[in-house]
Amino acid sequence: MPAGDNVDGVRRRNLAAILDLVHHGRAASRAELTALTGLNRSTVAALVAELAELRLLDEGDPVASGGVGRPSPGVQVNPATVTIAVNPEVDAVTAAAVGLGARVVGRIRRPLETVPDPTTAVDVIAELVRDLTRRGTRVAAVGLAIPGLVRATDGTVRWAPHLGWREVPFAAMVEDAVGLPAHADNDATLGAVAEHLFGAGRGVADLLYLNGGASGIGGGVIVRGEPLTGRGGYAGEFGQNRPGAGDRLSERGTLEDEVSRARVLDLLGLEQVDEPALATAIAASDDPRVTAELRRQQGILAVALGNAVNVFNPELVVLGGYLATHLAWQPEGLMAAVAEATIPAAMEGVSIVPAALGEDRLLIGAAELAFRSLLRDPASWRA
Amino acid sequence: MPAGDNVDGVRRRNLAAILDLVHHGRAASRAELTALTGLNRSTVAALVAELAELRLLDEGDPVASGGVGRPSPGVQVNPATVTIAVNPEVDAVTAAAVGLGARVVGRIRRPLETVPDPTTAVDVIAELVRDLTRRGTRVAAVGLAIPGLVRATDGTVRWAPHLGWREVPFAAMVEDAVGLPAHADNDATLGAVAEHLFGAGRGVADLLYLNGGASGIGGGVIVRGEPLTGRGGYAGEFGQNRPGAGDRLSERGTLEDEVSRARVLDLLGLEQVDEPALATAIAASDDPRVTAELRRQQGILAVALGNAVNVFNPELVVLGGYLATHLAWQPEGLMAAVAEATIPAAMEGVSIVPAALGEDRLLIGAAELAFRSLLRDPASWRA
DNA sequence: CCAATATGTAGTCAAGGACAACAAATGCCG
DNA sequence: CGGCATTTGTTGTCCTTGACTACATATTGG
Repeated sequence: MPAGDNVDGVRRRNLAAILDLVHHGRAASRAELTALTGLNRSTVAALVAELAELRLLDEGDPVASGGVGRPSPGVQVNPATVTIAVNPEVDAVTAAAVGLGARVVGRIRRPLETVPDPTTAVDVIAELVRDLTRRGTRVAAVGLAIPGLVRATDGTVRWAPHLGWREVPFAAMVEDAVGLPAHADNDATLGAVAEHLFGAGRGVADLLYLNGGASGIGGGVIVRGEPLTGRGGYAGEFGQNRPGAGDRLSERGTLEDEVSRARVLDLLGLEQVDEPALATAIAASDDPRVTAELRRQQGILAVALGNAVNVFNPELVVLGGYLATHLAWQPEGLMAAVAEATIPAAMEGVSIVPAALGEDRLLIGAAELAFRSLLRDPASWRA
Repeated sequence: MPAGDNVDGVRRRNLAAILDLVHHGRAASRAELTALTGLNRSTVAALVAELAELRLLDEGDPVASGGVGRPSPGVQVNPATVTIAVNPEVDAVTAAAVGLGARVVGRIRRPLETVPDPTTAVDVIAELVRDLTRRGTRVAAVGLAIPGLVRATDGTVRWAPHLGWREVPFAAMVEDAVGLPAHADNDATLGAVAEHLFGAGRGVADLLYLNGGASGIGGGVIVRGEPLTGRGGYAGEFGQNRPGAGDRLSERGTLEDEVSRARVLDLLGLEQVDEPALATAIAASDDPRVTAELRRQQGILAVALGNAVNVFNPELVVLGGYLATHLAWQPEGLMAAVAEATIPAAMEGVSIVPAALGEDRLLIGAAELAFRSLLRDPASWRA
């Protein structure tokens, strides 16, 4: 909180910068780190040595750079330090150990008979954390991707409609149960973080991410390379927005009511299919009602995205889940419809792309959340 | 651009932090600076001395703190360093010399016969800059608040509909004409910055600002204490958004088409009145058509604000110009309508308030833009 | 095999803030 | 009114950090 800075801060930031570069796959040798940081060779050597001592990085054999000159030692993340990432849902709890560099090393999906209450979820998570904690690895923290609104300050789940949770101090409960620091955030926000760092949005500082799931539409925004949280951490709730759409609106008129996967499934006579199957079914269908519904949804989605592009002027829009399926149906059509709903300057150079990360997306985002304090101040975590 | 940090950076940031605290009115003595920065007394003394030598701050007589102990010297901004802030409009060019601490010392409004083309505007600005440059003051830069879309990187006016400008390298033109660095940005964005730093949004890190002017509705967003720019600098264009509004929409359906000052003026039989007069006329009117139109507009504005609150989860919404008049008409009514259009968590603790700065708002914002590089690195500007 | 190039390594240096000690100025209280 | 506690300014010293220099080392290319 103090506005002043001191020399210790320089060290902390430089350690963090180097760890970050390796973690995010932007550097793989000391020489690359020297170039990217602008620091002196000798300084980089000392910093990498300190991070190696902290068991966060490993120095390995020289990597072939291709040019002349003495080869530089390779620098990799140390797999011994991990987080446990968890995604509780209505029908299952998924968890994994995730190392630096988004390495998902273990992955367990524990199906549930009934929608879990918070206590049950904590019990399952505690068990999964035990199963995932291997000898020789150090767990930095637990990250929780929650399908609902999460208060940023303390990880309280304010309202998770599909789980039926309200005002649950979930992060604190998990912390007590597993004896590790636990951090929680909204699943779509973490999805945006994951796509930004390791997926379709690598290197993009300003992007929008919208995901269509069974539970409606969630969103996350990256602003200047950081997730947009807002005051309480509830930012990015595009699903509840009401885009203007002429007379095509139903009674409620929110985006997730209108752009609804269930409506398309109904028309196709399907139930419980995954996205690839839905995409195939859409492509195979010649039912004009399906096309009409998709076109109707496209118009509404385009206005919602147009509104968002006008306001954020992002570089990239990433669509996941059902919305990625929608995009795949008519990529140019959606692009054109969004362009029509935006001011031209804000739309310049904007791409709309499907999410690149698959099932691990939320776990990678949750891991990033759990790694956050470590990444910001590697030296603070001497253990 | 390099990710690394060195000891020089510490000095630069500490100088910037101290200048910022005094500039933004958060500290007025060395002792306060010591407390707020967390730096050592001796360090603060040295930093303030350096800023005084750079003619950015002045050390004055001790200010009464009220408590025991040796009094601490007062620290004020040095009025010798100013920027020239300019706001070209369709019917006039307004300019002022603005010192640190948002001190508007001179203010000239030069009325125009016709809408100025870029060259004419530059000539007028060059003349105003000469008139405002007093002996003994140093002009750091020129800041331009433009009613239109401005590219952040180079200050090119991409499209200013009311001025009729398109693709005008305006900042560069002004730079050439006056021989000073010139920076340009969208007027509403700069209004948001001004309200954030010196107006209704002091101390608020996340806020939305929307302004209703003759030229439609402009907006700006502050995220984590910094203006949201997006990729090109075009963020904040709420006026072109299409909020969902049931069957109440006209053909185009953008916010600024629907929430239109002109419609209310028509119904009231007025032309060319300022906001206080309009507010009085609204309060005095008992025409049911006026009330109906205001209510219609309130509904649409509420959905637009609701959409924005869902996405940004701000701490504060600041309304200026015609939108402030609208707010004053029925503050609770608008608040309730917005609350209905948002998810409850995102709306928690959100206030909707009128803008606090008057006619100087854009000049203060433009001055902040012009001061920006100086505030970031005070020592770099040795002249 | 040698030159050119790039990088690692070790030692020295400069800059910046922390800290300690002392001086100075104020309020408080008897 | 005088002494004391409190707060802050001032000065000098110290520690940490990265920069820089010189030299060693490893690779490419002729």
